Formats: sequence, C-alpha cells, structure tokens
Amino acid sequence: MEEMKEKAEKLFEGIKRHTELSPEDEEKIFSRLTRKVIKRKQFYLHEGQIAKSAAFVVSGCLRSYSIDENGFEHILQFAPANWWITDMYSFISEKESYLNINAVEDTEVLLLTRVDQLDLFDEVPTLERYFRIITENSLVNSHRRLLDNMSLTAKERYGKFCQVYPTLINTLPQKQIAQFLGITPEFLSKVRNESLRKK
Amino acid sequence: MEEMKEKAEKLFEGIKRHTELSPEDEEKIFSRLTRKVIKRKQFYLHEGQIAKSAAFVVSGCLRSYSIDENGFEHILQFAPANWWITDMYSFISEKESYLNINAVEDTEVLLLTRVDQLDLFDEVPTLERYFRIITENSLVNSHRRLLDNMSLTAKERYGKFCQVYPTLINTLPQKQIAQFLGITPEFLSKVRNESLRKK
DNA sequence: AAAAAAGGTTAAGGTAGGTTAAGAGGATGG
DNA sequence: CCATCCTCTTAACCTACCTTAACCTTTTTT
Repeated sequence: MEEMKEKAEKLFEGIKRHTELSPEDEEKIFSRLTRKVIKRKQFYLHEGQIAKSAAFVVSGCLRSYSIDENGFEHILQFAPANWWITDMYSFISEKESYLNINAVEDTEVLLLTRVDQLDLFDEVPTLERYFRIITENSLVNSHRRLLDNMSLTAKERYGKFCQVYPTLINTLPQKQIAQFLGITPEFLSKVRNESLRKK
Repeated sequence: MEEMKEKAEKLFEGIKRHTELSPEDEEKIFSRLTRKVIKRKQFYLHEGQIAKSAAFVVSGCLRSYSIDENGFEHILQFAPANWWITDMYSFISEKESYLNINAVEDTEVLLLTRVDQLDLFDEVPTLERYFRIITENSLVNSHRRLLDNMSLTAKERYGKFCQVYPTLINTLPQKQIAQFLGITPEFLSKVRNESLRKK
C-alpha cells in the first residue's frame, strides 16, 4: 500500500519536528499503523467502550465530548488534520471511557493501539520522546483553557477561540463552538450579535 | 549529605511505581537535584520569571495560580508531598511564566532544572518514561477538571473536591478552595452552609 | 498585649448566562 | 421534490453565582 505510506509521511514529519527519526524507525512505526475512514457523524469511540487505540487525523476532523446527566454535550477537544485524539483516561488505564469521539466531517485516521505504542516505546525510544513532548504541550493547552474558563467572560473566550482556531470558525456548526466554550448555543448567538453591532 | 539522600528516596519510590530504576540511575538523578526550603507564603516562582526548574515536594504544600486583570487569583494546582509542580508552559518553552507558585505552608522541595532533566532523559531513558507517564496522568486530571467545570454546579464541584482531596480540606483556607473551584469565597461559604443544614 | 491583617459569615441587590419557546432558513434524505 | 430535521436567531423570563459591605473571629505582627 504505497498510498498509505504517503499518509504516514504527515505523521513522520510531525515527529521529526520534535525529535530525530531514522528510516528504520519509520518502518517500525509504519508497520503498527492501521488506516481507517470515519464518515461524518460516525463514531470512533462510544462512552463505556475501552479506547484501545489513539487516532492520528490525516484529513477531516474528529471531536471528543462527554454527555452530562441532563443530556448536555460538552466538547473536550477538536482534532483537525495532524492531531492525535483519544480518550486518554481510557487509553492509559484500559477502563471504560467517559468520552465519545465522532467525526465532524468525513475523516481519515491512522490508528495506533496502546499495546503497539508501548512496544514501540522500547523499540524506538525517540517515539516515546515525541509522545512525551506532545503530551507536555497538551497539558499546557488544557491548563490554559482551565484558567481561561475561570477568568474570562463568554465573549472574551469566544474572541480568543476565533483567534486561535480561525479555520474551525467557518467549518464548525456554532452549536459545537458553544459546547466547546462551555455556554449554550443561544447565548453564543447573542454574544456574536453584540460583537457584530460594535463594528 | 546523607540527609538529602533520604528525601530523594521518596522520589525514587515514586518513579519505581511506574518503571524500573537501577542504583546507578538513582545516583545519576540524585547528582542533579538541589534541595530547597520554601517558607509559608514565600514564592518559588513569580509571574514573568522563567521557570528554570520543576519542584518535587518532599513535605509541605505549594500552589500555582494566575492573577487576572481584575486582580483575582485562580488556583491551577495544589502540590502536596510527592507531587511535582512548575509552570509547564514556561518550563518547556523558556518563555515568561504567567503563573505564580508559592508555599501554602513551610515546604521542602527537590529541584530539577529543565536542562538537567533533558540531559537525564538521554542518560536515563527510564526517567523520560516516568515523566511521560506522570504527564499523561496530569493531562487526564486536567481534562476531568475542565469537563467538571463545564457540567457541574459549584456545590457539586465542592462535594467532589472533598472526596478527592479529603486531606486538603482541613489544612487549606476556604478562600483558596474557592479559588481552585472557580467561585468566590462568599459563595463557597453559602454552599457549605447549605450542605451542613441538610445533614 | 495591643494593633493590624486576614479569614469567614451573612444578607441585599445585581448580572452573566440559562431556559423555554417559537419562527425562519438550510440541509438532508427518501 | 417534498418532508423532515437541523441550525440559527430572537425574546421574555429565570437562576446560579457575583458584588458590596458590614460584622465577627482568628491569626500574625510588633
């Protein structure tokens, strides 16, 4: 499958932006990857399942979210092209996930199971370094978002979201942006309306 | 300094709970650690400084927090004994921190600079594994807290805090618990009052 | 031991954001 | 190509949580 090698190239580039990777290393990693297509609205992971693998998005966009006891959805993460996504809790503990992950649009992913990942960490130490680094970065993002949620108003958070994810603004339904920001779609509509009037 | 070796023992135990560590490895790590005492209310890190090191708490408790434009403090993390704490953003990017870290009570820490940490990752690969794992766990915690802040009421979050950190409840001033939960001290007082009445 | 500062409680009034409901496009699917 | 279902908007009303401020208690400083 020459086609699939092209797709993995994107991942290898990402790794090489953080650490080294020999052609042999690439081969070892490549042999553990599985390609999968997830159509719009289809699920990659359902709440209660165990997240056996993590997904590297080649094209398209996935989202992870939880559903609270009142049935409201809260979006934890969007994963556009070149991002990893999984339910980290379930992935590392092998316990039942509390997140759902599905496709915002038709999406193509490369899957890596936890078992294969751990094997690879021994075979290709530089891969463990890569995951250590991107996990550090994710933690910084998550902390930043926590503090933003505590210190900024909904309007300010929306403004920041527009700056940070200018691409997503146009492709994503507003409902989902609201669920990411932690407000209702109705209130986001109000906020947007007010922002427009001022210009 | 035999005394200091005892303190590092706590750290080594923690590492060995996640991965292997030979006596030689321990020696290599030990030689990079610095001991420091931080008295109650004294600072380990000020906003705007660069977090050159991460701190492993041997005894006592540190807290990290940011100050918003209205002067309100928002607590990101408490670090009781056997936890690591730093401003991860500043630590990995070497840019100015946006967090303050100071001591809730008299605290003793072991410091590891980023430079030494990265050196050690090459010398002792198993240490990189340890940090990869605890960073994964931190990310899970941070995600959990994000979703809790979006889906639970203040009262529910307080209840959860009491379950998860039963020790901290008694030692910490309520003001700081409120700043961690993302509510005002006055409102926490009300919440606690209501909870009591029901029992 | 006095003075000052900090932490906690209570209560009245205010506001950011939620709820409910209804209507107008747009997309989707049979 | 019509029916159905989303998505987005608007508006009236509601509530969880904030603000201010007064008062008390405990801790810290001198």
